[in-house]
Amino acid sequence: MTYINKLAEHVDTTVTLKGWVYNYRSSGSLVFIEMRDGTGLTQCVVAKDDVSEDVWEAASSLKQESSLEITGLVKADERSVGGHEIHVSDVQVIQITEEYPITPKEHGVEFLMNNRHLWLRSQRQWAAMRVRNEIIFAIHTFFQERNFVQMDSPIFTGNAAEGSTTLFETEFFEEPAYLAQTGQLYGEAMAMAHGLIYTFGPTFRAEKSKTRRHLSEFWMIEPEMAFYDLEMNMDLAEDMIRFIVKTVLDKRGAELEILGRDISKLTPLVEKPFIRMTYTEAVDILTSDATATMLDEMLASRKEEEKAIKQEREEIKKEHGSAKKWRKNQIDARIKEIGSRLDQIEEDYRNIPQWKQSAQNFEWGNDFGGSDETVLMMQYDVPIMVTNWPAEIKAFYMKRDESGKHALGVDVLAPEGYGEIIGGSQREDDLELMKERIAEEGLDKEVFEWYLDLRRFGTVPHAGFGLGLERTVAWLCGLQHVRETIPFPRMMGRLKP
RNA sequence: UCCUCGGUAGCUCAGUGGCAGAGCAAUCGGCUGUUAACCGAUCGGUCGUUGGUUCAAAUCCAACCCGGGGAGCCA
Repeated sequence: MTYINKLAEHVDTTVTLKGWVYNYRSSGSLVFIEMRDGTGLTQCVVAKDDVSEDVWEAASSLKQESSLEITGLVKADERSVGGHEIHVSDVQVIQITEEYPITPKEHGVEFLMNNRHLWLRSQRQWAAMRVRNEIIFAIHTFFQERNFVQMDSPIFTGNAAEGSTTLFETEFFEEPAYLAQTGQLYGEAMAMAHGLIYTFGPTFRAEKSKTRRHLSEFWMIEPEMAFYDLEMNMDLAEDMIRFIVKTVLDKRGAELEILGRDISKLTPLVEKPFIRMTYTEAVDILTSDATATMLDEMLASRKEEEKAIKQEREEIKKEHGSAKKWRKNQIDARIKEIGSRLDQIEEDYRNIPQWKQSAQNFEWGNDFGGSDETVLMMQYDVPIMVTNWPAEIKAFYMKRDESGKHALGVDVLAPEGYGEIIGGSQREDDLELMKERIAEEGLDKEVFEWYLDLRRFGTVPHAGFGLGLERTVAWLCGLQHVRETIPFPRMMGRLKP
């Protein structure tokens, strides 16, 4: 048995492949089987004259996603997907499928999500999962090579650390329990035992968010480092992202191509340093005239684009009546494309003025909204790291600077509008300040006694951050929505399959 | 919770007050180089649900249900 991704090693020899029919075309006495085996796609050609009657019968009976074994001669062939073609001598059918719901044509989001268990077989989904796997492996490699110890934080937690509205409540032997939305506090305890640690696990948030950036269940990587300050924390985060991007570019070029990812958007990250700015500097940029001008220009260019594609649509509609079938298909596809782009432009018309208003009127001390982040990000081609946030809007565990006004936190925003992929900070390491902070926030002191012990017994400066895996995958793959970055997404209104 | 768009054949959609439509899928037939193959035929409907307006409702009105996108919140 041979795998499709190893065909190059078997040119001009006979191999047996096991897999599924991805697509199927036939003409009189030729059958073309596009076959997938999990490692890739290849085209198998069955010629009526070259095979027995039984084999021809079997080949003719195939349908999309039928499972089979194929034996044939491997030939290099430009015409075939993947560059190799199998000249078939034998076909063993394992199962002829019933009507497969996902056709090679277009489908809607709801239908595809209802069939997620099958959708995973499709090319783009396959490619995205391969990239996800590469990113996971790269993250482990990055930390393991730096002597970090991977440790696991609990998923059941007994207390609501960051406000219970975003927690899923469950039952733990007749006691209320919550699904963890972060492992950070436990990470700090583990870092005091091992120095450098990272967690890699699922987290749960009950936020009623229905956006392209949110999942109810997502995977987070949370390194925590003893004797690290904010600066070292940022250096580590930057090195890690660069390592991930470089690894994906090196090893998953083929998958990025299937996904239609514009690689030129990723290559700058390998060389260029990330942008670092304080919150105050970010606010200055948001409220600047340059930002206002940029948004005005953006609006103007949308208007021009709208005019141009509307005109194109009129022209090809006229052509439609007299066009040949293949051209009609092409025109229909283009009209659909234009339609959805026009919807997007329509949305931009509503959004851009709001973005401008939000940016121009931004007041120091507020947290950035989604649009403010977008406006900030669109000005750079590398991630930006925003530090020194107003203490009031950041979590109680973050250390403050000498003035006491700023929290030593950092948010890393990915380019191209992919948003916050990392949130991190230097942690408060002083027992008394931490007690004050807990009291200020009105948190239950009892619950945090063990956490305060970390400050009682050998406290040291330390820092860490959390990376959202799915947002990172979405960004590197250029996907519109995080639901395509995890095999079985869990989100509001989606618990099946 | 709020704003916004949508729900018509298995799928993607057109139809906006007067006989329920197309492409794909499925079924049958044709074709020796197909690439979302192509050509011919057949099959396929509780127009999201309930109520209202009307001679007549997929189409207009109301409420509800479900989904997409966004706000808030966040990774």
